[in-house]
Amino acid sequence: MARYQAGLRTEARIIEATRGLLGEVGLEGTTLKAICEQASVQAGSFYNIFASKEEVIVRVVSEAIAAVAPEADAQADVSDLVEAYIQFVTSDPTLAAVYTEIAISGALNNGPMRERIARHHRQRLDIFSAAVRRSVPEISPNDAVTRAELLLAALHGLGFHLTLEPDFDFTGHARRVAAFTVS
Amino acid sequence: MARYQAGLRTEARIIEATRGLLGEVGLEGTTLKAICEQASVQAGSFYNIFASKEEVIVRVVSEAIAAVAPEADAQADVSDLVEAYIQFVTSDPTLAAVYTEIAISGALNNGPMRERIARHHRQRLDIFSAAVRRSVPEISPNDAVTRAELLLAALHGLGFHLTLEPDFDFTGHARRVAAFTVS
DNA sequence: TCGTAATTTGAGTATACGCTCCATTTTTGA
DNA sequence: TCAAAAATGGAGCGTATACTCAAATTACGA
Repeated sequence: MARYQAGLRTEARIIEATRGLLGEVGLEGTTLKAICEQASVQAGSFYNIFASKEEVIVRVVSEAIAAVAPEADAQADVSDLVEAYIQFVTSDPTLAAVYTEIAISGALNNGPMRERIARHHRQRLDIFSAAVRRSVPEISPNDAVTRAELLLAALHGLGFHLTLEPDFDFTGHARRVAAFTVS
Repeated sequence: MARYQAGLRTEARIIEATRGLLGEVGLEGTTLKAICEQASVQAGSFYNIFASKEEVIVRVVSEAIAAVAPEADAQADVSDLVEAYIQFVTSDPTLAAVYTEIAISGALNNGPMRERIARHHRQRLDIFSAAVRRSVPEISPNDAVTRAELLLAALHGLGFHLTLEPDFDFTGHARRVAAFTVS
């Protein structure tokens, strides 16, 4: 299955087109036809590379997820994590909304993204509670988890608000929430 | 257009069928065919009463929204509001998830639900910040709004977590968040 | 009881979607 | 240079969807 260069370039074009469409027109507008047109590719070529439309969407969303909380920085504090989240949400709000949309519809339909997103959520919870313990050393482990859960949930909810009202000051609220959490 | 009783009963059956389906199989599974089968009605009858499938869904979701925060109790405190929210989410988690799903996809597509949900969100924010002021009298109005925003966002995010993991202790976390908010 | 208007029926339409098939062309390495 | 492998084009398939329409039926007031 040694891939040719042409195929790899086509694959990259398709992924890029999909990412652009998800951020531009959301999940509903990201049809196979749109992807193929944007990538200047015919349906046959698409299915020579990907097994389904869902596969490329999962790829794109998974990459976006992975970019939120790089696992590397084991000594990040709460503010670092919140700033990374702010960066993720404000740099491409629609993609962030699509992430939630896929999570919910996937959860309702037991789609393949469900476990993936749930696992990612648990990982982030661990990272956040570790950061809370680092930022508030006197806190008990249990309370740290609770506060991390609150912080993560609030960030999600604020992102939801941003989706509803594009003018919403997500960054400001996220920072205030972070400050309140470690107070 | 004086309605007959038969038509009114059919309308009620359709609404009930739609509500049941939204709570059972989510937005995606709530097709026109499914609604009509569940309501024992043919497509023609449906369109004699509703202009579109979207119309009945908006009706159902709007009613569900309205039930969350009854506008009547002007002296509810934070705990009352949170308990009402808990009641809403735990009594029909799928419908609560569908609410978010519709809000997001509607927001992305500028659907008719967008402004409705955004307005509802602002109203709840007012109610919550008033309750915060009542529960924490010494707080400044600005801080009350911030804390209300945090609380609402956190409740939303916790609901999202519940969607991902059905075993998640939503009630417990919601109460802890409420307590922390008014601390 | 009767006529009209509301309601119901259910086959049928239009359309959009994801996806397949396979002949043709291009790439690659020996 | 050549043959195998990979990639491409693009017509077209099957299906599911929301929705329509004209004819038949039913409800209800006069």
